[in-house]
Amino acid sequence: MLIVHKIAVNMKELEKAYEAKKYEDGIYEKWEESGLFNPDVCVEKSTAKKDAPIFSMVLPPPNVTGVLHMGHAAMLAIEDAMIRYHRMKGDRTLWLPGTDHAAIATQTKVEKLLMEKGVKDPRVELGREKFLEEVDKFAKASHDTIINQCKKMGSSLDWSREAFTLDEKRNLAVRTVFKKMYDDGLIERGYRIVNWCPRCHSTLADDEVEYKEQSAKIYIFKYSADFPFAIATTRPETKLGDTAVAVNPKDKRYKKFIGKTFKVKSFAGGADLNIEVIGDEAVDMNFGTGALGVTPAHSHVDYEMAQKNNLPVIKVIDEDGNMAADAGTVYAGLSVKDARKKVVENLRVSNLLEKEEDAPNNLSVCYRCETPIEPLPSKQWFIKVNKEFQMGPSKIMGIKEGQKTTLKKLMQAAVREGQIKIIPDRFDKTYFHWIDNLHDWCISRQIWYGHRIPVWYKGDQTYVGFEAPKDSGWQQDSDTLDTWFSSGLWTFSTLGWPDKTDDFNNYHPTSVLETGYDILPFWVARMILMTTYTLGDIPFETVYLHGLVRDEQGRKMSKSLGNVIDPLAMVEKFGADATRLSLMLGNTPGNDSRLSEEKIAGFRNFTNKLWNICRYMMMQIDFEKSEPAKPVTLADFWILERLHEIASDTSKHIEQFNFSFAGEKLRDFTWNELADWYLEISKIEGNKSGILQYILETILKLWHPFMPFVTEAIWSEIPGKKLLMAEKWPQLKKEKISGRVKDFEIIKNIITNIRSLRAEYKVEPAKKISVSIGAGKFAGLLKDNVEILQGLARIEKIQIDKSMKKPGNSVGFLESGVEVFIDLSGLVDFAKEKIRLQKEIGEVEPYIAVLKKKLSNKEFVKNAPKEIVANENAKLAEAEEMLAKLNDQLKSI
RNA sequence: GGGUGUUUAGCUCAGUUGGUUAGAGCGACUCGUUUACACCGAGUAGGCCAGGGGUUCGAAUCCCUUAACACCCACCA
Repeated sequence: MLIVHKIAVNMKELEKAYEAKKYEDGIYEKWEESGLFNPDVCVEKSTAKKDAPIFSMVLPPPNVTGVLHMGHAAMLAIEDAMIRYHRMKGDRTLWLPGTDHAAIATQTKVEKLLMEKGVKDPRVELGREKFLEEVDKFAKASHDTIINQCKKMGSSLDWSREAFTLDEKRNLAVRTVFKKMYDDGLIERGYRIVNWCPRCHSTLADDEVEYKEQSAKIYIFKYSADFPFAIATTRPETKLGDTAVAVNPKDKRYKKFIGKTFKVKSFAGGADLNIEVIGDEAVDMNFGTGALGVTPAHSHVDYEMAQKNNLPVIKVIDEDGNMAADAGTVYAGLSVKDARKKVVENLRVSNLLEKEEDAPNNLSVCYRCETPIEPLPSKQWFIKVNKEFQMGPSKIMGIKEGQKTTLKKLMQAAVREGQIKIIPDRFDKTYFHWIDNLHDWCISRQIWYGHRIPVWYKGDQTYVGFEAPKDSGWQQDSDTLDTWFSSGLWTFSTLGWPDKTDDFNNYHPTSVLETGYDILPFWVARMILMTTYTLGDIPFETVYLHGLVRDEQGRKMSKSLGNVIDPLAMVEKFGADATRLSLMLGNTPGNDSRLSEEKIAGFRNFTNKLWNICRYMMMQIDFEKSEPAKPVTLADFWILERLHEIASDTSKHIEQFNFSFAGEKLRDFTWNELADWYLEISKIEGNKSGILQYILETILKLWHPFMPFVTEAIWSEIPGKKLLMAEKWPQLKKEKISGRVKDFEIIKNIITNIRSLRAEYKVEPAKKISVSIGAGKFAGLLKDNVEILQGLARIEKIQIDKSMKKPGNSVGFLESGVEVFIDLSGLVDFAKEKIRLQKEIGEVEPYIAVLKKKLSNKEFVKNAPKEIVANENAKLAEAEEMLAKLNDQLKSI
C-alpha cells in the first residue's frame, strides 16, 4: 500500500480550527480597499467587461429606528450571495445600499426616548426645529450602527453610492414626482374621513392600521322615548354625531319609516340630533336589531353611506381624541372613554338602554404605537388611484403612450403581463387582492420628520412646485409626506433620477428586488405604482420574497417575548459565515423558517470542516509544480465528474433562487463525497497535487457566495492568489468524463457493506480481516481498486475472482451482483447469521412481489414510458439474482 | 366573512414536470485518538407522507373533502 506523506515546504500551516473572529474584519477591509464592490472599479480593473450583462439590485433600506434583526440578516445573506455570484460571473454588478428615514416610526421612537429622559411633551417643549435636530441625531447614530452591521455580515454593497430616503437628492425626486402627479390631477387635497392616530397626531394609510381582537360591549338603545325602534352600537359616544339610521329596504319591520326624519332633543343630555331613516342593501337584517345608526364623521362605512344619501357630516371627536363642541356642551372636552361612560349612564337613567351584550370586536390601532385609531374627517392630500390620466411614454405592456389609464390599472398590468415576476408566484394573488381593495392613498402626515409637502398657500391660493414663489406671504404646508412616498421611488431615486445619469441608464430597471413577503403591499406595490407612473417602466424584473425568521418554537421574535436572537452576537460567537448559512439553508422561498443557536452552531461546525478539508488539501499540494488536473484512477474520474455536476447545479439553483437547495447540495458534496471518500482515498493513492489543487480552487469559488469570509481566508493562503471575490466563477457543464461514476458507486457500496458487517459482528476497528470476492464482470474493476478496498475496509488478505465459493466461517453480502465473503473465523455466530440472512430475504421477497405484480399488469406495460418499464425489469432481475444468492448463502450455513 | 400557507423520522425541514424499497441535518444508540478536522470518523435504529374519498397502469406529489395550526385581507352596527 502506498502512503504519501507530503507537506509543502513553502506553506505555513493553517491553524487547526477556524476562528472567524480573527479573520473577518480584516477580510472585509481588504475587500473595501480593492474597490471591487463598485462595478465601475470592476470595469476599470477588467474583472468585468464594459459590455457585460448588468445585474443590479437595491438594498431594501433598513429603517433608521435602531438595530438590524435576523430578518435583515437573512436579507443581507441572500442578496449578498446573489451579488457575489453575479460579480464572479463577470456581470456588471451593482448592489446599492441605503437607509430609510421611516417618518412616523423614527419620530415615535425619538419621542419615546425623550420622554424617558424626562421631557414630558417633546414636540411642545422643543418646537419643530429643535425636535428635528434630536431626530437627526438619533437617525445618524442608528444609521452608523446599521452600516456597521451590514459590514459584519459581509455584505458587498457599493458604499460609494449610498443613499438616504430623506437626503437632498431624494428630496428632489420626491418634489419632482409630487408635482408631476399634481399636474396630472392624481394628487388632490380634500376633506375626507381619514385614519387618525390621536397619539401620533397624524393620519395613517389604510394599511398602517392594524386590528386587535378584543371583547367589547354592544349597547342596544333608543335615541329617545318616542323613537320607533332601537339600534345597536359598540361606541355610544359617537352616536352624538349620528345623522341617519340605515335599515334594509326589504326589512318589513322598518320599511315604512324609510324617508322619515326624527328629531331627537338633547341625545343623552348632549347635542340635538336629526335622524333620517335611509334604506341600504348592505344592512344585515339579522344582525343586532337590524337597524344601524349612521355616524358619517367617525366610520368609513357610514361616511360612504352619507355620501350616497347626501347626509350631513357632524364631527364630534377632535384630533386629540376628545369630544368636540358639536357633541354638546356637556360632552365637549371629555375624553372618548369618559364620554362613553356618560352616554351609557344617561341612556340608562332615561330608560333608553334596552340591553348590553358582550361580543368580540376588532379594535383598530396604530401600527406604530398601538393607540386606538379615530376615523375622522380632515383636510388632507390624497393620491387618487382610480382617476384616469393620460399615460406618458410607456414600456408597460398593454398600456400605450397617450392612452387613458389609472394608477391601479398600471399596477395590475405590470404584473399580469409578466413583465414583473413575483417568486413564489402565489404572492401574485396577494398583490392583486391588495390592489382590488386599494382606496385613495392619504399621503399627508402631521408629523415633522419627513419630506415637507411641496405646496405653498397664500390666502386661498395654492402653489405646487419646487420652491416657494418669489413674492412674499406664501406659507408652506406644514405637513410631511408618508414615508412610503419616498421609498416608492427608491429604485430610481437612488440612481440619480431626475438627472439623466449614466447610473440610471445602466442599472434601471433593476434585475431583482429581494425582500420579505410582509412588505409586499407596503413597499413593493408602491414602488410599482410610483415607477410605472413616473417612468413608464418597471422598477425591477423579478421580486423574490423570503419568509420571516422565527424563533425555535415558530413564534415571532420580539423584545417582549425575550426570544430575540441578535445577529451581531451570533456573528461574534459563530462567525458571519455560519450565521449566513443558518439563514439561507434549510428553508424554501416565501416560507417562514425557525432559527436557533444550535442551528447556527451546526453551520459553524461545517465552516470548520471546510477549513480543515482545505487545510489538508493544501498540505498535499505542491504549489511550485502546478501540475494539471489529470484524472488517473477511478476515484479521480468520479470526483471530477461529480465536481463538475455540482458546479453546474449550483449555478442553476442560484439563478432559480433556490439558495437553500444550492447550499445543501454543495454541503453534501463537500462533506460526504469529497471529505469522506475522495480525501480518504487520496491518502491511499497519493500523488494528486494537480487534481487536489483544482478541486480546492473550484470548491472555494463555489462556496464563496455563501460563506465569503472563510473561503477568502483560505484563498489568501494559496501562493500567488489575489482576491477570491474577484475570481472567475467556475462555469462548468455537467459532463460524463468517463461514465465511471457507477463503477465507483459499486466500490463505495462494497466498502460500506463490509464496514457495516464489521460493526454488526463487533470486529474491532483495528483488527484486519480476510475477504474473498466473487465479482463476476466486475472482477477487473475490483482488482484495479484493491488498495482502496483494503485501506478503507481494513482488509488484510483479499482474494478476487469471477466467482467464489463461500468459505466456511464466513458471512457474505451482495452488491450489484458482486458476492463478498468476510472470513470471521471464531467470530461467526451462525444462528445470528441465519437471522440476518432471513431478514434480508424478508426484505427482498416482497420487493420482488411488488415488481412482478407491476410488470404483469398489462396496463402498466402498455401505458408507462418505455424507460420506466425497462428500469423496472432491470430492478426485478437484480432483485431476483440477489434473492437466489441469499438463499444459497442461507443453505450453506 | 374571503383568501393563502403548513401538516412527511423524536426535533427542524427537503422531496423540482406523478414512476426511489420516501431523503438530509440535528438528536438518540453502538463503536472509535488510523499521517486535515472530536466543531471529527465508522456504523445502527426510527416514517400508514394529518384523516377520508377520487383520478391514474402508477399518488407524499393531481382533484374533492374533513380537521388542526399559522398568517393575510375585509370588517357588521
